[in-house]
Amino acid sequence: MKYNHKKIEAKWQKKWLQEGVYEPDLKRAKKPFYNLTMFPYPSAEGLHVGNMYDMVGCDIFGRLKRMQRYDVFQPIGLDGFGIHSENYALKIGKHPMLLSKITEKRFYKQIAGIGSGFAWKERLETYDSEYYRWTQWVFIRMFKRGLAYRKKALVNWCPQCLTVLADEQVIAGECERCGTTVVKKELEQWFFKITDYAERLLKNLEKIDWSEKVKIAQKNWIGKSEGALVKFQVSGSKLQIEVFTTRADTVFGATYLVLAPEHPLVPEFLGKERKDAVEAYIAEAAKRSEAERLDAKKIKTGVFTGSFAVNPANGEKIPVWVADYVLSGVGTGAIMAVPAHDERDFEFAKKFNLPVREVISDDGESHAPLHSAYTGEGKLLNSGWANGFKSQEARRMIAESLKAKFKTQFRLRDWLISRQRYWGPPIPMIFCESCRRAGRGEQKEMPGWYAVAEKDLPVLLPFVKEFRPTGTSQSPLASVESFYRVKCPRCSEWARRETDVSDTFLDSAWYYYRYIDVGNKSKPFDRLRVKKWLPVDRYMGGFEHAVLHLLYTRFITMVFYDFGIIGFDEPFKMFRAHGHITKDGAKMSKSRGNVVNPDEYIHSYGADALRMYLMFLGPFEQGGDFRDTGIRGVTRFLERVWKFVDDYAAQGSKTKSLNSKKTQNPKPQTQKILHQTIKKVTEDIENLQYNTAISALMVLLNEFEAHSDSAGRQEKEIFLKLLAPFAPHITEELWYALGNKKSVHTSLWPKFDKKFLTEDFFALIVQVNGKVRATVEVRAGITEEDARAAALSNEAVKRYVPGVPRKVIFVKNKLINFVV
RNA sequence: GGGCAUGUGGCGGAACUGGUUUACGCGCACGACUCAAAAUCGUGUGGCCUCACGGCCGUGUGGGUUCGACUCCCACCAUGCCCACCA
Repeated sequence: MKYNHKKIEAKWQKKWLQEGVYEPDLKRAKKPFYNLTMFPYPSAEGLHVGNMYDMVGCDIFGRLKRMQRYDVFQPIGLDGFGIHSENYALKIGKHPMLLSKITEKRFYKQIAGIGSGFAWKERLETYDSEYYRWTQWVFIRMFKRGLAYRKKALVNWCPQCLTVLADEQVIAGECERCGTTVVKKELEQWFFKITDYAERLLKNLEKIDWSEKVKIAQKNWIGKSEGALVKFQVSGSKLQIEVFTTRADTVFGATYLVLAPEHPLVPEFLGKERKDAVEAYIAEAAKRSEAERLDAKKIKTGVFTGSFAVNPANGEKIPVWVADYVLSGVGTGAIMAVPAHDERDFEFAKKFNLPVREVISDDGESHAPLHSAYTGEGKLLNSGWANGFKSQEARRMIAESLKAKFKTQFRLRDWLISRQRYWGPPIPMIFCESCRRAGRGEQKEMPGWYAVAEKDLPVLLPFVKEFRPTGTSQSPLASVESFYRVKCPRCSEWARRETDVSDTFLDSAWYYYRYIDVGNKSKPFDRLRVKKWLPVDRYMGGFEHAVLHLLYTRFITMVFYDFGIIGFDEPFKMFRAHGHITKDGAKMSKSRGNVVNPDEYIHSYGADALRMYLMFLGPFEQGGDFRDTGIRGVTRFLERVWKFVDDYAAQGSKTKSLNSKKTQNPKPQTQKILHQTIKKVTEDIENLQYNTAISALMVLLNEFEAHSDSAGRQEKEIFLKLLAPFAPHITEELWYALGNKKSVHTSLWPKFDKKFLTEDFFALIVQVNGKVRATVEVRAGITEEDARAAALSNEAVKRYVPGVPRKVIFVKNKLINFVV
């Protein structure tokens, strides 16, 4: 028979599903192992080869664990709510609700086609009301805990798409979808108080086993900095300007103050003679796009307010400026400018001819005039009583002398959760104007606001024909009266339902809890099941989610822990980021036209071949570049595997000798390679080094073919088991051909036997001055003296070692090095 | 500007804890099979010198540590990714 991937792949995929080979008993499993990969968002034309890379990599690991007798739970679903899917719907002009039914079918069909061992019964889609009902439940609980609140904020606005955008959808100041420059708009929004958890999110990083680079990225994103709040008195006024600084040691060098154009105190300076100039500047700054303002290379602009403040360290009068290089959202929105020791301040001072006073240098001596800012540590000068102190010490001393408050600042901002879009879970809140006027509300700080009763969930997303973003800073739901017109739960007056939907990252922040209990109608998840299955044993996914998704999942888990509904505060025991598949060295994207569609390759080479090819490309954590030529190599390999086992099985069925488990006396060399391979493949899968595991299997097959008489049924079975995680279909077919009655994927993973790995003889490396000059076959465990004699009896070695060597280095069972 | 990676044959990559650089695969060359080609199988394949035996050089560049460095340290160059006026 010939290897026909089309026939066998479809056959086994169907059979696995029927027999529930990959369905653990979620209630009664004895050795639970939760093996998770990030669920895809079905936004594009279909499954991407990158999704496939991810799913196969996760699957190989899961299959090893299953064969090691763990109850592996490996679920799959679709992150189908949110702006990505909605944008795709907008692009092709279909309604997202109808489109989701189509993409769902297509995605699941494609995912099934790659032959991964997913637990299909537990799949979920975030746009299913049975799922988002509990997403809304999460929101309500957050609100009741005071972790969800409203405030006015500057948000990203795309003037072309007429919609707000999430931060992550703004790429270098431009709209991800249309490339238009994004502007800022002030809107009242819902936020989650993730900043309350900043310290904990940072601290817990120490105890979790995650890819190091993800931990570093999160640490930088959280961005803890410690500094002091220093107050500056405005001359001739009661006003005080508070600034945050990490370098209180430089206060003596502060020669001016700068307020952000949006700083709340700015209007206070408008009564002065410089009113027009300041107003003009602010108006201009507001017009400037985010991208322009954030461009670090841009020449700095600013305007003098006409007012002065007093430097509290030396009593000097210093001018107060307004400039947009100071950001309203950072620190207090105002800075003390120390041009001598801050690059931005230096540049600004040069441009506007402001004084530069050096207060720190490496040796405490002046190096004025400075040609650039000195931002390092050193000794103080020009600083009155603090002269001569080390900058690190002076930081604390000066702050204390100014009675400044010490403050820990985080770069992390609260999570903006509302979206003025259609395709998401409606935020389950109701606003009552008459309650607001009466000062009533569920939370003191938010009069008029009530959470929808939990029994009334889900708040269903209605089918709305006009789902397009409106451009009015409101969701399309805001024009659907039947949706928003509700009675106030408190006073029964007419009230208005919140018409924004929540961010898609909230959907994906808790989905791994729902997988284990998808059918539960009364709770988001069952406590006992959570106890059994969570935290997730191994999570995998792309590095692009290092700070967003992966930070939100940690936040939500901490919140659940504080709610008392789970007993742990980190969601994933282990996380590993995998690399990316590029095409011709570039990221795959539709605009580049280099997207690889897995379907074509599955069609012509088979899922097994594509799986193996992707994994053979390079180390899983590094990714690789997709080249069509490489796939021939693994296809050849699979054809040889087929021939190797199928010929034997066919022969056996003729002679009826197949059922004898006897081996055919494998050669010691073959036996050794077999056991080395068992060891290597096991370890390599554990460490995600799939490429070298595959190469080890190739070496083993080469050995078998070179000594065809030495591989009997038992050796063939071990080989199939080792290959099974990588190529699940062909191994299953051949496994049954050998007469087995149960799936290879639930068979027991082989163990290696140490006794086959040790050798009687080995090739001793002989070096002279560190250069290899010969290898000598000697007995294992040879002593230095014997090794020396053996080495020196070699002609080549003799030539290089004429007399008595100066020194001899001997590494047992490895090498001997003569220094002459 | 900051952070994190990476740099080994014609190409993807391998190399344990500092100990035979280039496993495995692709490609290429030659050979077998064939009327021929494809497929398949076999052999070879880092560079330079040499008829050959053999020798020298070789893991981005320059230095250092070491009996010995792809591996450790310092400086530099190049590429990729992420973050970016965070006070």
